[in-house]
Amino acid sequence: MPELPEVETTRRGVEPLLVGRTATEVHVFERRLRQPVSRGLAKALQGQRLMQISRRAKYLLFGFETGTLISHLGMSGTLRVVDQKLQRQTHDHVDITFDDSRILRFRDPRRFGLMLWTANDPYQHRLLAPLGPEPWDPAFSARYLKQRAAQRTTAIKNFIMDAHTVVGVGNIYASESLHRAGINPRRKAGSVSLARYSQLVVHIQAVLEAAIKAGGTTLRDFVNNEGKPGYFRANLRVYDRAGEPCLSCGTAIRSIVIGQRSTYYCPRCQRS
DNA sequence: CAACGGACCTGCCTGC
DNA sequence: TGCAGGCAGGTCCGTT
Repeated sequence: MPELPEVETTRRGVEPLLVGRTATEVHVFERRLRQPVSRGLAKALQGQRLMQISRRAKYLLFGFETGTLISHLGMSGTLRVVDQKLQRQTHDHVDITFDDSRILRFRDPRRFGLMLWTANDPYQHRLLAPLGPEPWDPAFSARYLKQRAAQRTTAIKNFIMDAHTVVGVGNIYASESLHRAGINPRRKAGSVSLARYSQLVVHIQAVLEAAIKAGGTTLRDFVNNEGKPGYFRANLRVYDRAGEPCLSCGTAIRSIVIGQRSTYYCPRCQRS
């Protein structure tokens, strides 16, 4: 489900409801996520005040007094703040109750998500430490991309979806930003010019910003903290639009597979 | 190293 | 109606 805009939408939704509150109870109903939820999670959280909620890549970091809850939504995860009365449903795996009796509820049918506790600097965690820059980090520049792509033969789409290159660009926004930048998704990363990388940087930032403003993209099951979908789907120019006309030139949008993922592009606007 | 395929899971849709 | 097959917004790991 979630790429950066959906994760950021979730962060902005839960933050005002939870920061400053103290966790009173933790219930883990299903430990088998991408990594098993540690048995000590409840004990670690209980009685602790939530200081801040930040985001790094697609991870949400819940900063408590003595450590951090690192969570990831995987492909199908959602986090919602719900009333105690709202009944638990299938695939609701973790409930964290706060001192106003509201509950932060983690739901994830496919269980590719994560809920990890660390008492150390979360940025040093083995899953976060190797990540590339955020899209708005000044370090994420055309020169950086050009240099990093040198000699690389992988498709540009794979290259920008690699979280070691830049974080937050998933399957939807990879296709969308390449279309906006006029780059063919199959082009070898090492053969993209500096000028085109400049365009790509601009468009990755722009499309992610616009998607955050719209509350993310809902294709199937993404819902925000209030259970509502995101509205960016209406602004997608190529993703999931195979056979439909390109909004720039009218040519039929094409669907191909790159790196085992569906990829959408306009054969005319993205010739090179 | 880089590239690639497979693995992890459930649900939903299509077509026979 | 039932069932098989394919597909889904992510990421890690092993092999070449």
